[in-house]
Amino acid sequence: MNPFYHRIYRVVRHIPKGRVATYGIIARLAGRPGAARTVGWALSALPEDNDVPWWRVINAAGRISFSGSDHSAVLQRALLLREGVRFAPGGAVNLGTYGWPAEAYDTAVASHKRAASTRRSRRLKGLRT
DNA sequence: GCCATGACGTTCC
DNA sequence: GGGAACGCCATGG
Repeated sequence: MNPFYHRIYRVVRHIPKGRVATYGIIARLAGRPGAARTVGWALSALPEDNDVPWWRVINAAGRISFSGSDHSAVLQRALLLREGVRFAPGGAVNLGTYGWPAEAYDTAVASHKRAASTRRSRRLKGLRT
């Protein structure tokens, strides 16, 4: 397995219980700023018997990106709720409160960033349709 | 080796 | 606040 993946997993393991981190932050801490997509790849490649708290990794909008109807997304929400992470009415996590490391997040820009992920979902939706 | 794709992000309009 | 374009890195065809 590539060392990048190992670094990513190592960083994810450092996320404390009850906290969440974004793909971008993970990529940055793993030494590859901008490689947020690769983080998603690494997590999707996780074996079943892993000790990586993948559910603590979410996107910059504070939401669970992949297929909201997918069972994995439901599981993720359940695991986070079990750890005390609350979801806002819109279904997003307040990164200013639960983000890790906390100083890396700015609630002001978070609301602006959430719009970014809408394009991909729309594009994917269009291609798959 | 080029092209398309994806659990994403930042910037510009 | 919402939408579109571009960038990023690794993988699979």
